[in-house]
Amino acid sequence: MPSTAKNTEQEIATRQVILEAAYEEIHARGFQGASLSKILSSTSVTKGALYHYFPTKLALGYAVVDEILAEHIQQQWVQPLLETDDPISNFKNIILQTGGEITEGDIQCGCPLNNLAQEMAPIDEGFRSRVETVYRSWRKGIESALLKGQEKGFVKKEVNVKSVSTMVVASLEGCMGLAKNAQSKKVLFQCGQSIIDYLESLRA
Amino acid sequence: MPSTAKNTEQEIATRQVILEAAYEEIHARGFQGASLSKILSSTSVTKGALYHYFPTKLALGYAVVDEILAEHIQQQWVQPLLETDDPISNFKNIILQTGGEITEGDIQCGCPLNNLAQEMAPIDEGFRSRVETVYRSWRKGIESALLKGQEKGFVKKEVNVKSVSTMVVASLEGCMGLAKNAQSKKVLFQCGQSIIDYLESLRA
DNA sequence: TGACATACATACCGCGTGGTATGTATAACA
DNA sequence: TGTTATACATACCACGCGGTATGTATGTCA
Repeated sequence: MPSTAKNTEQEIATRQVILEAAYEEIHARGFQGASLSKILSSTSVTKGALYHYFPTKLALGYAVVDEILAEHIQQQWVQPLLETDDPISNFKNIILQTGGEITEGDIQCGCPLNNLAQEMAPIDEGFRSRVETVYRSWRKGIESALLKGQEKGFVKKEVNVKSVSTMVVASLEGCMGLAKNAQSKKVLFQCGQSIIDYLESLRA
Repeated sequence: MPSTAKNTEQEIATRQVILEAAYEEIHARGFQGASLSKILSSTSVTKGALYHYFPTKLALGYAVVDEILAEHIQQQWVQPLLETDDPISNFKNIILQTGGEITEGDIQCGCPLNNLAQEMAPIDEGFRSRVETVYRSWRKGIESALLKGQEKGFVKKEVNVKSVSTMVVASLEGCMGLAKNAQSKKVLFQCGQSIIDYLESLRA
């Protein structure tokens, strides 16, 4: 990671090209299965450039988590939640919209965060802790939205917001995982509807 | 897979030793990350024996799914469910008992079925379809237990048993997955309790 | 204008991998 | 008792991998 005072746009762009290509290979093949040569041949970047920006394959993988996945979860699942006072309707909309935009390819590859968690958590502590940071912020986001919902009278007071936020993330990842193996949008929607029903049961 | 009329106990045992060692390596490292040499060096079996019973690494992986994982899910999660007419109490007991017996090591490695699903489903159709068979029988088992529960008056009539059984499996896998990355029994129990609460809400 | 650091590009290397070729001990059967 | 198939054991191989050493073009600054 070289960082002079002046990073030109070109340099930043090159780094970003590598990062995104790496993200896609890792998403499709897993981190261990991802090949640096394939990442490079999917772009016009050479090995010299890659190792100029990232000292090892592991560092590249870490950067994918820190810079791409964290951002993705934040934009897709956390920020929209904070926009209104009714988290349940809000969450329902996010689920339905995400489900509407999803492609067969997305389903086949599954949630990139969950993929890395399942593959790397037992093997590499660096991955595990980084993924954990993302998960924690995701759960925290849901938790504070639910809390605000309670204060504003949209969510039952007796709901344990911490347990529920953990359960919601778990269910979402579980649904994606099942649908991925079934290669079935139907399973995904069926499962997503159950999550929505569960959330509705928490409404005040 | 040689199969003469008379398979001696020794031969079956050798095959089983290989299978179980492979199961553990795959459980810890994933299929792609699993090394045949490491599998062998964890036993007293040689490469000749391995390739005598399994033509390729892939065939060995398939056998792990077909013979070990399928059996494991069936014994741990399906058979106990059919023993009484009250599936909700039953399921609660299974979750609590499984949670009680689980070790830190188990949590770190996660659910072997989910691991293989997430890693291999997009890459290899043979794995995907075999894992899918196991998942289907798991869901079917829960589904028929819930159905019986409805007939005997233990479960609300309006419950969609198909959706619920899918949701339950998804939640279980999701919980295990979160707890695995958090390396936390607490997360597992907290999440398991939420599943129990959800199931209790379906009681007639 | 020269010196130097940066940003790549190319060629190469050692290693572990899945897989194979070949050898051998043993048990069954003619 | 000789033959043959089975059940391993050992030695080896080609390949793709992550990583490195070296070369070069370019922009910056004294």
